[in-house]
Amino acid sequence: MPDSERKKTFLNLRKKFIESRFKKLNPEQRKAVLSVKGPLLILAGAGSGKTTVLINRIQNLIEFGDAYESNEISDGITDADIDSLKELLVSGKEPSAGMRKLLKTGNIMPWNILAITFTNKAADELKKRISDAVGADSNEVFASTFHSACVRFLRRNSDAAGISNNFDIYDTDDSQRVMKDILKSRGIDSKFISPKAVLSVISRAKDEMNSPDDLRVAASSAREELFATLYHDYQLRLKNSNALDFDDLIYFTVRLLENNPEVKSYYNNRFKYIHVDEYQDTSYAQSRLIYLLTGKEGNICVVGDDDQSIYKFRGATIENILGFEERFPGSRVMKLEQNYRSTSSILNAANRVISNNVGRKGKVLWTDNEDGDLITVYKGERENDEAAFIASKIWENNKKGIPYNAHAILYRMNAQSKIFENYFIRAGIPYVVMGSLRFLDRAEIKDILSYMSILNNPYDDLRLKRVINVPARKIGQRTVENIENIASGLGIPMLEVIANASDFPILERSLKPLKEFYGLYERLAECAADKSISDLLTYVLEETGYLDMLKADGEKGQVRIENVGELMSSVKIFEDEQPEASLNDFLTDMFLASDLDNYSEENDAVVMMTLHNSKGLEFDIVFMPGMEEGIFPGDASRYDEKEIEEERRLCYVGMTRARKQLYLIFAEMRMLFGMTRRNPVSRFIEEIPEEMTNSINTGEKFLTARQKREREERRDPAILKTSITTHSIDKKRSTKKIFKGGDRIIHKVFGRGIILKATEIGDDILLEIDFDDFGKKKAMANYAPIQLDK
DNA sequence: TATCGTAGTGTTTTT
DNA sequence: CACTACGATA
Repeated sequence: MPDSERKKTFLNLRKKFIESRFKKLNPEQRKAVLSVKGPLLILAGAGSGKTTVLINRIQNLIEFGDAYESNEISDGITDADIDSLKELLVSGKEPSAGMRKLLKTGNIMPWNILAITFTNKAADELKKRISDAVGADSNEVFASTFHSACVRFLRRNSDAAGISNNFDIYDTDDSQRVMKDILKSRGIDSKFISPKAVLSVISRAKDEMNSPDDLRVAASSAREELFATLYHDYQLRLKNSNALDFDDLIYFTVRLLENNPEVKSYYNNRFKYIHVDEYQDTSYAQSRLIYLLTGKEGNICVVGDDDQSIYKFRGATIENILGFEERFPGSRVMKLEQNYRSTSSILNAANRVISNNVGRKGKVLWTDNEDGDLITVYKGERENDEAAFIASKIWENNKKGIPYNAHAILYRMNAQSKIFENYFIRAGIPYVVMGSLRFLDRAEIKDILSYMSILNNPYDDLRLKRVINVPARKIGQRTVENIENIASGLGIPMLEVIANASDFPILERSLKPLKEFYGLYERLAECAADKSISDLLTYVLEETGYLDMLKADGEKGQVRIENVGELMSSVKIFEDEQPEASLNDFLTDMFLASDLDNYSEENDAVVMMTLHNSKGLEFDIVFMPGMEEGIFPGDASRYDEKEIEEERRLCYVGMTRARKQLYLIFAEMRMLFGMTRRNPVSRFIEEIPEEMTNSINTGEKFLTARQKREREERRDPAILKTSITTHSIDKKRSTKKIFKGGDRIIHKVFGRGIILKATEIGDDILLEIDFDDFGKKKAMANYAPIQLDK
């Protein structure tokens, strides 16, 4: 056999062999796994095994490089090589080291592979499953969230990025405090501009890679100019505190790569193959980041599902999926449409709901799974019937041997969980509520971490202010303000002012406590310098008197002490896993952590969480309570088709979490925010053909709700959409909120505007408002934060 | 400087 | 309704 012939034979066998390695996958999945060269967009439906595809793709890259799509082959292939490869194909045995070399091309090493996810949980799962698939090499694969990846890039290139490498990370709560300070110092009444509103404008600006100056230039009103100024102030404060917020992590990294070609080319060389999960939820800045990281070869693979895009309100933009092919010329697009998760009843119902959305890429999920049970629709009288029904179902199931953790309750808002907790406690059903209050959001945890933060970063005035008088040490508000003024006057951190307190006459009266505080700081700093993180934590607790303060606080303090204990165990775990890590690393970890990360199916408890948090998870049995107009879809979205579509996608996400059984539940009447409301059944339930559902208790009323909505659509004002029967009608509310067309108003978030149209709906008024700065929007008079503009 | 009372507020938010 | 956050008071 001539050499060229031998090569050809070997190439063919090599392809076959690689294919055989992924024979467990379906043809579409396999194709996605084997297509490693160039840009690839995978449109992966819910439950289509996208994580499996990602893992197999990475495994393929590690074991075979780009061999499947390459004709590259070393010289001197022998007949023996061909024979042994043939044998491997038949026997399915592992290839020898020598053979493995012949099977791999492209010189791709594990550290050339980058995999980006949104949650730590997803990143951890990816790492774990890659390591199960390929073993030791896998540690070198860079699998991480957007934010942790950016932190690493920024710390490594802090000089080029123009920041200090031990920067703090500010979470939403920190940002709000900063903004509140800024508004106060500018004498702006937070009644008309709330810190939240400003921060959301800033956050959006960063998502779109706009600087304060960009915002100023684009401003077309005094209000927008003010926002630009506030943005500017905010960045200045963060800079002076040596801190970045979550959005900055992305924004600064993009700027780093844009402005420093040598840094960019370093990462381009390092990350030859890039993967991004949940691409439908990326912001412009994130997609820009991915674009910059992707080298000339364009080996970028993104996975997403436009039907599961539920974070538009946070800056995610579907343009990233729609414009992918344009941005990366020569892309391939693949679809994964076979669902392995749900029964066909569930999947069909979910398909019916999502098909009502107009703006879709168009995908039809199908499944080989059995039909399974019909979707159960249950109507309760009131919200407690929802809880009673779910509790009794779970109890029955558990008697039958179905574990508690097979059940999940997915709701629209965190406030809904309370009643289930009450019922479950009474029924003795174990449960966990995910994500309502982050561990980090607990005051005691934040306090302790603040102490540690100022040791790591003495410029952190915000966190210094947080703890300077906790526990109370006679340093009052006045004193703090004085220190602040001196500090900003001299352009030095507050801590430095405290260190030299005796130089400033105005601080005379608080000199003693300030000296003591600085002494405390020095002792802590010394401890931080040469002790482990866990020792430091113990020392902080004792030395600051924080623990004593908790001990003195009776029952409440006891709970807090337990939380602090939990913090201690995460420190221990952290030290165990990363013995080399610094205090800085630990704090980063903590501030990028979320409640969700700790969720494990291992303890047998019913899980409750918001629909948003359920993305990416699956459960045998899913309950979705609160399927009512006004709740889901929520009031704010009910009159805007775009927002309804987002709610519908959220509903689709929820429904497709279920493997075997799905319960859609609503109540005829419910207490919400202090008033009893009657809500019609959610349109999403109506979008499911009745023959697909098994209705309990819904009877005639169910139809009435449907008729109600139909009639209302004909704009019959006599029929109430949502009749509000308040206990005692809040007089302020009902008299204050009278608006008519032509009125000028002030909205807390959107500022000034004029009412175009006011339509009475029940006790409420639907307003169409043309805002001076934000254009046309719709709002409900009773709920929107609106006042007449004098 | 701490505490008490009331006015205000109330989606979703992976990081 | 249930929570917080702020301001008036002791």
